[in-house]
Amino acid sequence: MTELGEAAGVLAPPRRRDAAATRATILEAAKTAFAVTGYDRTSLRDIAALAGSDVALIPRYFGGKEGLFTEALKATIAPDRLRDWDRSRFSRDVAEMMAGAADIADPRTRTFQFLLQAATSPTTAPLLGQAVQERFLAPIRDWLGDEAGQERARVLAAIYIGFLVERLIRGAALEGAERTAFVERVTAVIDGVIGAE
Amino acid sequence: MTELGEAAGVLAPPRRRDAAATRATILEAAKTAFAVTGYDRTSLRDIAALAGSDVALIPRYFGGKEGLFTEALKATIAPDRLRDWDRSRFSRDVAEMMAGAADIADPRTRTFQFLLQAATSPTTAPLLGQAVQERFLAPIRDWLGDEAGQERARVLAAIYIGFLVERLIRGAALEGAERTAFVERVTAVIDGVIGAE
DNA sequence: CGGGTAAGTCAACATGCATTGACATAAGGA
DNA sequence: TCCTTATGTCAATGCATGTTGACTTACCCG
Repeated sequence: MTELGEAAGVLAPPRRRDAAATRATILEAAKTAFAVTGYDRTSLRDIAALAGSDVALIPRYFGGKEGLFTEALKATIAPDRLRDWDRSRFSRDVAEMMAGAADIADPRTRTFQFLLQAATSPTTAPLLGQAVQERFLAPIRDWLGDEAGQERARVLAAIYIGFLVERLIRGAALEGAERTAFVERVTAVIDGVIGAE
Repeated sequence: MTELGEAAGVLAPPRRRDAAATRATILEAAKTAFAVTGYDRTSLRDIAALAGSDVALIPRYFGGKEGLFTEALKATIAPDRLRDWDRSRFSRDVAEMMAGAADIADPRTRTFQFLLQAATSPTTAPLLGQAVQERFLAPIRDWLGDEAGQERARVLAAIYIGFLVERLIRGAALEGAERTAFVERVTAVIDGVIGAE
């Protein structure tokens, strides 16, 4: 795997012979590798090299490649809390972000790619759906306010995802007049959903 | 591969020893298989079995697995013309569809899964982006009218994609009050973009 | 009708993969 | 310090895959 670079053991903490630490290191490496290369194109050897560990530890600690993947998926889905977004700025911030280019170095981009990969697999899609419900839709609904229905969070999430995908396949950032028009329209669409004025 | 069933040679036409026909059959099988299982999880033996052909023909006819994939991708992207959608009904039709369940038997669902798979791969994403521009954004822009900017088509496409993904990870159809509210809101959002009243 | 060529079949190969088990070694308490 | 156990290392195995080449056979033109 050239896409992850050849750096090995970057994530490894100084302590040696610590099972919990190496486990965590491997899991972190797996999250990155799976996000960039996807499940099948990522070999356990790649992950082990990135983590600076040995391949044989992975089947032992995670029960196999699939176990590692599902655990990485769960760990990825659980965010470090939704940011306290300013409601009046939220839509414009999102619109500006979507008008830019997808940065593969941004861990959020990798996370999203990871989740999108999971969405396309029939086996992981249900797991993802349940997790999205718990960790994503519920917080958004709370953020939107008690009067908001489940459907409102759903619509917002869908639109958000759609723009992320569009940015992904677009590749480059928007420029000039198209950018300003795009930002305006995206802002309007999101405001229409979250009910800001 | 169990997911595609064990039926072999279903797509095969009666004529034998016809290179063009077998090539087309293999390509059709590849489009299906790639959409359902993704690039890596689909083996050439699976495709050959589905097409009722021999594995060795694929490297010979398509130059390898990658060649087959890109050709299947191009063939998938090119639709048999956009339908002449009724502008006044478009948003509601889409909303109703999105509220339903994703049907894997529907070839459009498979096509979308295929494209989504392609979007997550760094190698195929640019190819997909260019194709989406030509075959998708341009027609939508024409449909929206000359006064509409490129960004309007882009936003519509993004929202459309987002709802498709949401439906995919949701799995089941929406029911009851949430469904009606969802349909209403989706209709409003789309109308806001396409400018219908 | 017969031969030449295209089309299909089959077996084999090289490769990369996940996984397993045996072995070495560091860590920490008695 | 020594012994036990957890932890890391290494080599080997079995399997599935893409690809190649040699072989067989159907088709078609003369």
